[in-house]
Amino acid sequence: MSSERQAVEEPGGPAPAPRGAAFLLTQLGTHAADRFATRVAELGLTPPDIGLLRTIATRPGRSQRALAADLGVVPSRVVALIDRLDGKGLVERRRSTEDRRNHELHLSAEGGRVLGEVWRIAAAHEDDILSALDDDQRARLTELLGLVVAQQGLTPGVHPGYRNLPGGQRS
Amino acid sequence: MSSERQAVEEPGGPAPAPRGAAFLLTQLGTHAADRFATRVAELGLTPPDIGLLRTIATRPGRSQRALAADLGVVPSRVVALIDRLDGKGLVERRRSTEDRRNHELHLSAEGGRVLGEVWRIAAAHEDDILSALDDDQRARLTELLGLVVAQQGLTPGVHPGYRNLPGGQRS
DNA sequence: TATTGTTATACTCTATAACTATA
DNA sequence: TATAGTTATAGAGTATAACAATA
Repeated sequence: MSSERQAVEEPGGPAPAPRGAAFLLTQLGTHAADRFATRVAELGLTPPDIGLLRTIATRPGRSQRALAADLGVVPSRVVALIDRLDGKGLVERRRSTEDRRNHELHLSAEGGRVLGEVWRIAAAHEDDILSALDDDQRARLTELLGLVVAQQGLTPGVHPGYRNLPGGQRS
Repeated sequence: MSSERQAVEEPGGPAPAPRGAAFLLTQLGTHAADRFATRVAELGLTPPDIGLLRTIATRPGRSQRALAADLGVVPSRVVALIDRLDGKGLVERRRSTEDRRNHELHLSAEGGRVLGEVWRIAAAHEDDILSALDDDQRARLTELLGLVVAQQGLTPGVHPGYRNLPGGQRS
């Protein structure tokens, strides 16, 4: 806030680092998301896919509209996402007998198996990202992040990757 | 890692939260990035704009190629970014007299003023994101994040928003 | 008439490849 | 021939609007 510029006149390399925790959070969060995306790509899945699989596994039988509402996403997007997962044989659309407009969403057996793989990958990912910290430090970090998450009013388990901005703009 | 499914059969709301620090980092990092983007949007700027302004301010007179290399971005993208900032009168392209192929990039006076605004906004942003924590907690969080950033080999001051993935895919 | 899922369309961000001017 | 900047083009992701089937 005080010293302006700090003009580091070195020939190479990028600008001097902002040292605030907010910037570190952005930098690290993006990095962690990228690493996770790379890992699940080995399963042929994207991070949005994971969110869908996880949500469907938790409460099977819900409609696409309900799913869209949960994730804060437009229904037409759920169509495309489910199309992919359906094509891969991971989820099933079952026409509701009560209200034939609805599709009840379920994980297939293969979908359940793949989701198990995802959990394994997530654990390895966690260990990779936090490998600089010992157990005590990890616990403290988790606690501090939990406080921030709660105060910022973020929905537990749904990260803001599902938002309603056009063009997929991210920072 | 151990308990599968955990089937919480509640009628509403999204899936149960993964509680790992890596997920919290992703969730929080995305959130922080979004908030920051919203704030700088009031200046008519995007987060990539900020990175460019910051880098140019730090080492004025460099070429677009050098800037692209610093940010890990393709040169054609720098063209579009600079076009916008040039059109707003925030940066200037000056044909180099030594090698007339080069454009030396400089901040205009207005650009410097706007960058000052950005710093003010960044400070407010920092305070907003961390408002759940007292000074001691903030210091500890910053320290822990710094350890993780260093171990993960991230370039200080350049967040991975500048990468080389097609389609702008993010998690 | 209202709602579910769907299709058609458009827009943003970003990369790759081809091109121009300069060296 | 090689390099700096540029333009043209393409693709992914996502939203909005129009539409068909069902209620």
